[in-house]
Amino acid sequence: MEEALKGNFDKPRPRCSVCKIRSYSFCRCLQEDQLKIFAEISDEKEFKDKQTIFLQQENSRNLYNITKGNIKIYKLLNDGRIQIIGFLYPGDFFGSYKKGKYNYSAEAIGDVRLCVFKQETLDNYLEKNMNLAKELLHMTSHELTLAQDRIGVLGKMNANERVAKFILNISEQRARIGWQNNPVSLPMIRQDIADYLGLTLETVSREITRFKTSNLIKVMNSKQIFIVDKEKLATICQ
Amino acid sequence: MEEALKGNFDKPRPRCSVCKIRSYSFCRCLQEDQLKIFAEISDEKEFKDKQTIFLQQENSRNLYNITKGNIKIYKLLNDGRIQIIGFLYPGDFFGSYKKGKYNYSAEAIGDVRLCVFKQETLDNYLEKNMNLAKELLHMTSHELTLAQDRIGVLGKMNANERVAKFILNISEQRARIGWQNNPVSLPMIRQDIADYLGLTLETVSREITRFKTSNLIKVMNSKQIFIVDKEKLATICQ
DNA sequence: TTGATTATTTGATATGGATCAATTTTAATA
DNA sequence: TATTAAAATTGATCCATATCAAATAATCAA
Repeated sequence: MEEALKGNFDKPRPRCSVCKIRSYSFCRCLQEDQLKIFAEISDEKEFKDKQTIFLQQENSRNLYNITKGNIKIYKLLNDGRIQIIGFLYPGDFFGSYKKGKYNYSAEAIGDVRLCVFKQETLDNYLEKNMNLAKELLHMTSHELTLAQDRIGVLGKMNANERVAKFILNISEQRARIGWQNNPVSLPMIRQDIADYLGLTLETVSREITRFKTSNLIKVMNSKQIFIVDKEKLATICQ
Repeated sequence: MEEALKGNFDKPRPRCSVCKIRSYSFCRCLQEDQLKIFAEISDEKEFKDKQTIFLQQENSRNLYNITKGNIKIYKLLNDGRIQIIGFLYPGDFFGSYKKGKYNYSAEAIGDVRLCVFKQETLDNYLEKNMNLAKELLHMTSHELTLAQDRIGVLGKMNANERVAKFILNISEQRARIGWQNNPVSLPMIRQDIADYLGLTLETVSREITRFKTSNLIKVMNSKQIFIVDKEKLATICQ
């Protein structure tokens, strides 16, 4: 209705045309005239804090693109141990573009808005648009390098280095999408950070305290970290 | 020359047409007539045990496809710590299809034969062949799920589980490409297994001994493991 | 074949981070 | 605003795996 008030009576712009995060997303390669179609082959859906988007054992049907908020993707071992594979932010995509089972579960952290693509629909569109196929390939490849970086962190780094790396990474991510990156806001709780870094929440808390007492960071509140000495933090984790 | 003896005087079949591992590789989607071109846009290259294929800090120019032997890709921290990201086998590809730096170093384990693709050449060919682009996308996506599985292993599993998982994984991989998978041959040394699993070589050795004494495996020799009780081994790692 | 090098196993000890437990802080709800 | 629940911090202790060290086994080169 705001659109109408601005005078756009006859032609409301398609959702994708007014999307704020498109330039960070795989759909950034689309031309203005393609956006209309793209808006039609996808649905927008909202989720609330802690709501499950899908579970690992479900048949994979959709690919999702985050337009607002944060989500976590995680794996559960059968004895209840949890490993958070990644925290995802606006512009990131997740789910699967091939039939089968999802490789992880996905859950909202805070309020979230997602674009939902049905696999077949997206696949058909991909067939007609090499640019989009390539963009997806490049972004998937980028995801792979991030996952490989995480293998390095989990395989060889100690608690101190892991937490330092985490704080820097999340700050970098914020900068990349043009958000305030210092102080950096941590949308997730300590337990989630621990499950992400392969540590316990106690260890994460202790390491943050260590950084605080050695004046590398300031803890404004538990979810708001001000980076005082980025250089030193960076040398800790190489 | 064997070709000639068989009577193919005028038309030696292109390298790709006689490739033994094509059905496990991303080029499996190519038609017979496309293989000739594909053989022309790639080079075959050989490497010897412990030879470096490329280093992490180098400018990335090539994508590689393994046609024979094993390679390891690894990351080095600046204090000399090493993390092996993956062991790759015939049919696997590695390197990069975009300009920048490689994300890891790559080294031959034993004698290796590789197909080398220059980025621009492959990219140009991709442009004309949607099938290949999609196949690359799907295989990259598969690599990503494997990397995410490894994040789960390194983040949450103990030494016992990691080694069990390793033995099973390598056995599965052998089965997939139609090789003998029991006893399974381990081309890499204990130190490499340790650097792959985020453990020390002593711990790896001890866990293998534990599996041996509890009759889950038989160690024919240090590089040849016979799996006695696959079921039990599987229950250990979930 | 033999000595030298490299890889593997096994043992003894140390330690980083887990676990268990209590307290404090923050957020949610009546 | 008070009450309860959830999250985070801090402390004490324990244990799985690292580290250090030595012995054995396998591989390589002369």
